Amino acid sequence: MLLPMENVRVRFEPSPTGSVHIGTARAALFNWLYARKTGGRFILRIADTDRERNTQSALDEILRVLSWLGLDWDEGPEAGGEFGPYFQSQRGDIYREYLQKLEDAGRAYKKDGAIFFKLEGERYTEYDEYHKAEIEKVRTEPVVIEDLIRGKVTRREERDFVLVRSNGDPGFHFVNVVDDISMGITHVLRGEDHLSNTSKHLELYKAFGTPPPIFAHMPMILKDPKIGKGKMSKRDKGALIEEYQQRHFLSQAVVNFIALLGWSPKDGKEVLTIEELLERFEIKDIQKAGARFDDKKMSHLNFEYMKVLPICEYEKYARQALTSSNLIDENVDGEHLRGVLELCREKIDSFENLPAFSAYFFSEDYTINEKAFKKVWRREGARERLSEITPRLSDLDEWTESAIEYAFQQLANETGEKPFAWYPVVRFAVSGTNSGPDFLPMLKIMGKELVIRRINDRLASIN
RNA sequence: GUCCCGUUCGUCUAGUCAGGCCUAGGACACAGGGUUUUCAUCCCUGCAACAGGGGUUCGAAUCCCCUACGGGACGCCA
Repeated sequence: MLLPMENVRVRFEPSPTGSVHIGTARAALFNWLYARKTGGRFILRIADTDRERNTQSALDEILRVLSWLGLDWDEGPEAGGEFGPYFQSQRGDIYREYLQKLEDAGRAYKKDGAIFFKLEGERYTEYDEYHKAEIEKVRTEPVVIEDLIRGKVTRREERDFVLVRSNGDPGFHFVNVVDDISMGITHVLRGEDHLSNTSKHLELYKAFGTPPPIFAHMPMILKDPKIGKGKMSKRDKGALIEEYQQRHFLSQAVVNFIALLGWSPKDGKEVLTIEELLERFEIKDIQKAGARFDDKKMSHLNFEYMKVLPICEYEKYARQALTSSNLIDENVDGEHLRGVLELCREKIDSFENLPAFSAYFFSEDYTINEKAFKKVWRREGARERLSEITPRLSDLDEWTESAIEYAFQQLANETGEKPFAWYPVVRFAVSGTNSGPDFLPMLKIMGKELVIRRINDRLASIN
């Protein structure tokens, strides 16, 4: 446990310019975990200084995603707080005040209509291979970043950078530092892509004469090697949090999954509720190397949570998934639905594939599996086997598992075979596939009428 | 191109800070077997890694150096 007197204040600073990325969500989660763990404050600050690109829907999404993940904030939009406003677009007065300090100290100057920060050191010009131009540089003293994850990182900033853009809007580095100072931020936990920005930020802290917060730079989330190289981008499958909602993933599973991207608990436990994450989370245990995204791991974790989901919750998610695939509507027979779910439960690792797995229970519009067609139906004697069993099923007075089983058993006894010999062909006839839930319970749930009808249809088809 | 960060099974990682307990542990994936007389569950088994090279040391995955490779930054985006 950490010392309470530390008075931790951490912030999450998303910009409302697009969908919430998995890396963004992880930054939110790790900051939240650290705040909750230390009894500190978790602050939500909206980085909306780029007027051109901000959208209301992006802001709405950020708030929606945070609540979906269960990350509540102590200060910020909707929550308020004494360090507001929490929208950078509304903090103009504060930025002006801080800019004045830099101007007074002779550390700001105008150029091309923008205001630049002036580094200290000898100036010279040099041809820059990257910019393909002569560029003014400054021989500055190196700064040392004390990073909780990486140790000391030494870097030198060698070019003046923009404080205020020519359109009058303050720039990222400036507002970032000013806000962290004025909001009393103690720890900055962010992505490694900011590591090279940190030297700019440290120069600013020096210029303001304010001690910097403690930094910790998390590793990047990289693409699955099968998809490509480099860091995960919005376009990659699995990169957007909203996508998981749409695919009916459980939020606890998503939280668990992103927590394991670049971090792991000392005890090796992998399936962790948010409370268990809280008990174990330590910034020091965050990995240095980039973490590769693995869709399979995501599904596996989702499955773990599906297994322990209370049945009524399970039904809720299942209804959503099945409704959005137009397989059921609110008039569905609840008992039938629950019967089907009981069969599918513990068979599928995501509600996303529940519709495909169970379509034939609800609709005539289900796919015939090609492989099963060839393997089961095209096999010698398949049609005969189906014909043999059909009258025996039709004749059943009771449609129970044991009655159905008995029908198969009797036929098997007469021919000296196992009932197993008829299962696949019947399964194929009623479901169009050779895999699925437990066979007997499945027939029972489908009901005699449907089973017989599908079998007859199959028999009647010329294929 | 310059600067910064990194490198343990296919993937996530434990172990690295305090060198011997590591013939390198777990999980996902994959493969094989078993159970459930189907099956995408479940159980068992297997496969599989310290990037390479130099040092230091009685001893190195662990410390140092070099090389290679990967990642990031270099915006009047954040």
